[in-house]
Amino acid sequence: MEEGLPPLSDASSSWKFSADGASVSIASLHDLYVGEGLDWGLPGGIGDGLPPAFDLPSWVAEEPRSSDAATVVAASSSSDERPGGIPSEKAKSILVTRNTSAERVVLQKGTRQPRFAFMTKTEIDHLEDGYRWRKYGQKVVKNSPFPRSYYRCTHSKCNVKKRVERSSQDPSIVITTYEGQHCHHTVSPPSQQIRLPAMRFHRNPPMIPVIHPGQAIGPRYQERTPLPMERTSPAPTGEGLLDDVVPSGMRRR
DNA sequence: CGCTTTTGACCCGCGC
DNA sequence: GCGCGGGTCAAAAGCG
Repeated sequence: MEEGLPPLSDASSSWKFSADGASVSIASLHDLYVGEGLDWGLPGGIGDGLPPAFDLPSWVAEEPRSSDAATVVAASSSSDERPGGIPSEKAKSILVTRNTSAERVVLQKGTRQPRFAFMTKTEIDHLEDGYRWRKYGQKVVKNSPFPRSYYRCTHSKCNVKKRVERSSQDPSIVITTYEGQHCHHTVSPPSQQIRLPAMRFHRNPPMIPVIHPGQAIGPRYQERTPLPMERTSPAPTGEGLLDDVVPSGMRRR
């Protein structure tokens, strides 16, 4: 952990770093994936498997893993200041969330399904991700003017849940949290899906994030220069969920 | 008609 | 024990 990083015992619920106001970043409460447009994956350790053009910013650090709750944090002396050394061309937007103390406790107790959260800069509250969801609740949460919506996967044998809420700090950002793992495939035809690049699941692949054209991530994601590893229509090779998201050359295990 | 959304009620864990 | 807050339930309404 780098110098100046607030201690984890700090109960603040999230950190936010944004360079150039770009589109998407993700963080996990179990494993972490972070980067603009879901470009980066850090499950196996910092920089593990990252494409050469996306070296991990120096201000991102990983905490020592506890038994079941790995947390990646950003090294900064202030949650509101852009840390020095951000390679802005590479890291157009980084937001790193940290799980709250309460969530950490739950994770350490091992009573929760793996959870996976990401932030999306979009005006659409409920992002299309290729699965069908049924809303089963909505709740006004403390310290936020925006309600939190609760969804369950409609598949009969799938108990994956999803929470969607807008960031109180930046209403343009939607925070989506998945809990559990799908036991089935997406319902959307592959031809209608944009596959998110370099998303590596080394363990407990949480879901297949799927962005449909004109939806979800927003114009910045669609307008930016595609990365070399990005593919919009790879033919599935029958290796399960990973194949829908990660080019085989990006994987190590 | 079947499925989804809405929304108030209820439950439960936690802190005081 | 009590209040608070988050999460879930379930009946009613809406929609295609």
